[in-house]
Amino acid sequence: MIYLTEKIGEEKITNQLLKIYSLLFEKYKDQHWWPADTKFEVIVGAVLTQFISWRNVVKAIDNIKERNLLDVYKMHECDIELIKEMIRPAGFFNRKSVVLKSVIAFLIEEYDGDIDKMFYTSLEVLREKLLMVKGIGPETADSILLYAGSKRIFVVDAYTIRIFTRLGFLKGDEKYHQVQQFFMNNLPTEVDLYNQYHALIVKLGSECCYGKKPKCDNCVLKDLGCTL
DNA sequence: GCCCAGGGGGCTC
DNA sequence: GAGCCCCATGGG
Repeated sequence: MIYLTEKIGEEKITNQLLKIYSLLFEKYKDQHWWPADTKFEVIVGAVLTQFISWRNVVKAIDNIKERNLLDVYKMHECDIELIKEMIRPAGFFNRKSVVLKSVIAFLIEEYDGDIDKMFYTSLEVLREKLLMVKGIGPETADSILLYAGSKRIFVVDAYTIRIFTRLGFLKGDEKYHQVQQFFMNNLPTEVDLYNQYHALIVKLGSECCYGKKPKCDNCVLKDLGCTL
């Protein structure tokens, strides 16, 4: 499952990935992810950002903060209709309100609402548990694990696949897990690197490789021969 | 109006 | 297991 890109040359995949990382970091700098004040906020944001621009998520989270409800137990007690109202800007509010309630119930039932306690659980076990919550898929689970729990897991999203397919590393039809393994097998196992790399990919994706028709006139990856 | 956004689940065949 | 469809708001 190695697709050595001809565009970059014959360097080892690891070096290629690190080179891309360097170019991205050089241009976009530290992204300071996840943009949140607390681990609970990371979890809420990870659910709300599903298939929605972060801009909309900020509005939803601000609504929750304004009412001083961004707290495990307060949200647990909160009427679901109020939750729907607050998260409305983030779209799919009927579903996401249920997902939030489910995650919070999971937190309380399994870990007494203590998020730090949750992260004492091993990565593999906790990942499986999170995936059992309806509405939590691989990307959401991994975002929570990496960005709230500082677990060593690489987050894959649509931009990751789109960009690295266009760069020639992927065919584009790989499963989430395969893409994740590609990065984890070829990158140093470092939480900070995983954190920053995904954030930079999202930055590049939302700024440059936007949509099906890329607009990459000033794309940093052109230095690599990328013809996105 | 159109396309797209830091996905996920359920259904069909 | 690969296709579809649905979810729903907001910015460009």
